[in-house]
Amino acid sequence: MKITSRFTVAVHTLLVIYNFSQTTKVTSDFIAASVQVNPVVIRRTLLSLKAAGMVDVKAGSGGASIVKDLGDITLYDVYKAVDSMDGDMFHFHENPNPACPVGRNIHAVLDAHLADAQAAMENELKKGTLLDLTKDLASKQG
Amino acid sequence: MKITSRFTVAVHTLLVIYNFSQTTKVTSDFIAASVQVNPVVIRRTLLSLKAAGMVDVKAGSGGASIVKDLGDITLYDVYKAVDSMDGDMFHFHENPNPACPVGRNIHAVLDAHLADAQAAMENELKKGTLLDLTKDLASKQG
DNA sequence: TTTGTTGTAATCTTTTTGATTACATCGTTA
DNA sequence: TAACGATGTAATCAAAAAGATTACAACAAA
Repeated sequence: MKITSRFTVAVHTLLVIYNFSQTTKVTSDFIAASVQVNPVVIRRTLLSLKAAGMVDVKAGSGGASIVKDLGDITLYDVYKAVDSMDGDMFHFHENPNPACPVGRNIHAVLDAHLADAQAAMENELKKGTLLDLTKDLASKQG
Repeated sequence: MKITSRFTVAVHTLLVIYNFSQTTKVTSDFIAASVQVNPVVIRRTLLSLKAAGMVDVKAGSGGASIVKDLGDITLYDVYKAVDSMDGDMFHFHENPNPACPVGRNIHAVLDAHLADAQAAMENELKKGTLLDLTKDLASKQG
């Protein structure tokens, strides 16, 4: 009943690239060492972030860089980029009985509420940008 | 990355009890037939709902009934009653590297945002009561 | 005491996530 | 152009979680 760690891994990945790409070649191994997951997990994350137009990854020579203004990337954008999921956060039981008046209408009465709840969560994620996070990070480091 | 179907099953269960307990003995088998899941799943759901003070279940003779005003039960209450989860909706990667300035602070900069997002979702669920759902249901049936 | 039901444990299957291995391919550079 | 260090990507594995299912003791009422 959880949202994948892919999301927090992706945010972590972006922050590592931002923090080190000026001074170091930021490879999947380098990022993996900070996040402490398998490098292949990072490569897959980078593929998603690249597809979303947030980073550039150099095949062959290696190294990732950020290609979109961090002020234009919200947490929601990252979330959507890496956490595909079919769109619905709530998992509905599959086969309510259509022969029962409750089973027949349970979707009709619940779906809107579930969608609203999910939208509320997503809207909250839209409020914070990656740029905000880098500022927070800088202040913690300072 | 999903929220368990336990939640929708529980809402469905409460609505079935509400709709039929006047005219029928509502057993776990009866509810299971409407939700179309295994009766044991319903019994576990009923145990959670009973623990939350929403229903009464008669051991032995059988049958469930609602013991709390449906206007005082929000979707959030049901959600909390049946979806234990340790409290956090987001799954954070376990071991960010403390030797890295990003890994060391990633929790500090992200946790508040994740908590806010979860709270936004939960607050939305607090807006609708089970009584509202029964009214919606009645209008669909009518 | 028989019957129908709940409470609850145990097991199994499926699904999902992430770890891991493997390797072809690509860019750079020596 | 050969060697080297990376990435892209597939395939496999293992662990975790959710439900389904089986089983049965306890219980309440007829």
